Amino acid sequence: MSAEPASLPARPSLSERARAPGAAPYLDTLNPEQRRAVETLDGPVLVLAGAGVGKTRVLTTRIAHLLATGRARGQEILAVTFTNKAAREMRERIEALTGIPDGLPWMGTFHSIGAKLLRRHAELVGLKPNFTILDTDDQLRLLKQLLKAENIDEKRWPARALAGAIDDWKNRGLTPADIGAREAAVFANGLGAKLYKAYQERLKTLNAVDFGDLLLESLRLLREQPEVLERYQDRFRYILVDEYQDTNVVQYLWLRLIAQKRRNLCCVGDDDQSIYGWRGAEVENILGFERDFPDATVIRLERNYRSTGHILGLASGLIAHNRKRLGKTLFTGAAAGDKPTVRGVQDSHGEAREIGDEIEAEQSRGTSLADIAILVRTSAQMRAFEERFVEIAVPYRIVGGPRFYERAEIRDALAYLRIVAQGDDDLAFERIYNTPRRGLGETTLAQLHAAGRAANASLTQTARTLIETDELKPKPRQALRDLLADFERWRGLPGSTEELARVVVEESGLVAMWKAEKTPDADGRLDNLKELVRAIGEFPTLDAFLEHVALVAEAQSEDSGPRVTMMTMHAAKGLEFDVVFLPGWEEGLFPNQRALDDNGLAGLEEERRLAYVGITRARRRIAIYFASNRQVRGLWQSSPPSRFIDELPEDHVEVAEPADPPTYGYSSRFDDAVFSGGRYETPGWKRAQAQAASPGYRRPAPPRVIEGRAVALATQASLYHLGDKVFHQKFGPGEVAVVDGPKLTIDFDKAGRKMVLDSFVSRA
DNA sequence: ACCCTCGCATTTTTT
DNA sequence: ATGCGAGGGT
Repeated sequence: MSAEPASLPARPSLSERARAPGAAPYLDTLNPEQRRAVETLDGPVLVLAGAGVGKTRVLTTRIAHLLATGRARGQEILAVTFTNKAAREMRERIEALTGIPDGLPWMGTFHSIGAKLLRRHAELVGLKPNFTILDTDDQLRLLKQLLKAENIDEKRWPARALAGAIDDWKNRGLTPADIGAREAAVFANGLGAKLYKAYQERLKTLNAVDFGDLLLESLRLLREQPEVLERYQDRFRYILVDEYQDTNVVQYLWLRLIAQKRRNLCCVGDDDQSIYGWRGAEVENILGFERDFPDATVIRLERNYRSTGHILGLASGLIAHNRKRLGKTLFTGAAAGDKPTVRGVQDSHGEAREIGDEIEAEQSRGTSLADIAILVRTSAQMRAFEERFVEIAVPYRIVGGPRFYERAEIRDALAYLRIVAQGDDDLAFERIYNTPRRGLGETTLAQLHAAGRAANASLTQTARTLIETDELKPKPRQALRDLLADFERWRGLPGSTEELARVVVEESGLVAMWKAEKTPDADGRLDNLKELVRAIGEFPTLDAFLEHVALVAEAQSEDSGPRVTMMTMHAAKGLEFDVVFLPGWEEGLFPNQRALDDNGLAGLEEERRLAYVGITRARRRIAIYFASNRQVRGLWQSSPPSRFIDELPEDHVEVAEPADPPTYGYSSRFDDAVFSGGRYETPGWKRAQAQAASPGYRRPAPPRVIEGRAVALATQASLYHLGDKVFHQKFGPGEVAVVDGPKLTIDFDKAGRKMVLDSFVSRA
């Protein structure tokens, strides 16, 4: 989702203006293609929207137009996105356009709309309306139980693999009955189908669904209940789909079914940005749109408003190497700008040093850190940058790490809340019945399971009965009794959701547990619990909050000054930055060897699209790096530059002066495999050699004064003094040894002497 | 029941 | 390098 300004007048309201003959001023600011995409309302429409062409603007204006012209009311429009972020952004922009809050009840992610359908018609698919939505963790725990029950060696057939297979089947619209012998064979010598079936049955008894079910079960609902299907076919006069290239088979079938009757389906997407094939997305859906809808209107948006000419040229030249594409050529009226650079470096540390220096240079030129991003292929690459940035005190943030609601401490607290909301949530019970430690172990749980199965009752129900008997030893019996009493008490608690959450995290012992913990991250975890309590206060009921958590799972965003953004290229889709650094362009890493091994040419093309996504994130500057040596899994590896570097169009790149010249020839397991494979002759290789041979570099003068800000900070009295005891998230406790404005040199108890920025530490 | 040590795998990730 | 899970010892 790009961030073109929504330059739209606030009043009079849209509908008022539309009522005046010929008045639709919101159309005037669109270019001709955008306008066509907005105004072609009837029948199937495919909008091929390249990077930075104003896609979100087209979608939101189209919806506003539908409303303004009276073609549809808000509740008659179905608008689906992939991420909550995209849905939120669209909702906000439409509200700004129309002035109507909450006007689009059916705008949301595929999953949230699936959940809404299922809750409405739960009984028709064998669920109760208050079903639980399981996350990956619960799912794995459940599968492990099933594997154990079948006596399957979890070493050989890990639960993760089964989860993957089931997810894959669900993405492809296959129910257990659809799994033939060949498919079933992918797991545990053909037991796959049987396990899938058992899993689905378990889910039903738990009154639970997983993410895949939100789609697959709602598809089943529509298929098996003609009246329900017809109702929604009639209701949704207009359907819009964002990121169509990312749809999988179920989503495709689901859309086709709902859209079949009125046929007013508008899909927006970009085949060149399809980077989620590995999780079930079918580029075929977008490639075959015209085959599926022969009367479709296809509109190409190719005018780019984001990047300079050279950046677009670079991206276009690279993506042209893909064979399977619909074909689109982005152009811009903007200046050519600076040529993107390619630079070879010695290793990942050199790379981090270079980029760190470049960031400081950008900063001294007035670029805000918030406008700078480092986009990597794999998360592991981020570590080197983190270390360097901590050293040189460049503030950074990592997008997409472990998400807030997936952190262990949060999931524990949530499990308690889930049991309060729904006493029969066995998976939640299993998670926390001995967290914090209360002397309940495997033995007790096994007893509960056995008795529960016999009585066909949930674990808490069973526990309630069992503590009245003498089956259990006195200690676990009392522990269990106390736990159940807690559940009861919390359930009866008057007051706000926030108050409830506060009591639960306190009385469950979770807070005490982390307070007692001595690890450096314990403090952060306590903060997270506080944040959870705060977050829950924004919801009227516990149920509403839990639904939000299951479906939205968004991280908290607290702003604390501009920071460099670090993330994977996958996570960067839809974002834009002035300056983008693209490190790690080496064979094996990018294109990733695994993608190549698993998916051959298709895998290579997807990697190339990923490169395209990475490049097109930049507004004015791109810098690509490749390192000749990199530590991969504890081992040093030497790889040649990425083939993508050789594919870059010469006119739009500049080979940067070697700062930390790459040297090859490290012995590595790739020596024979790759280096004798003929790649010595490629231009990229020669480039690398040329750099290696060129005279040593002058290190860019260390960027000193950072325009006013650093000066101001430096003269300001520091928050810390010599000898202060401080605490750092990463390094733990330490003592201040040198104070230099905001930069502190600290002797850490564990990590030794490091220079860090004062905003990264707190008083110990 | 809890703690410790050894072995093994390790792309990308949303919902 | 690193972290998670299984298995053995206390």
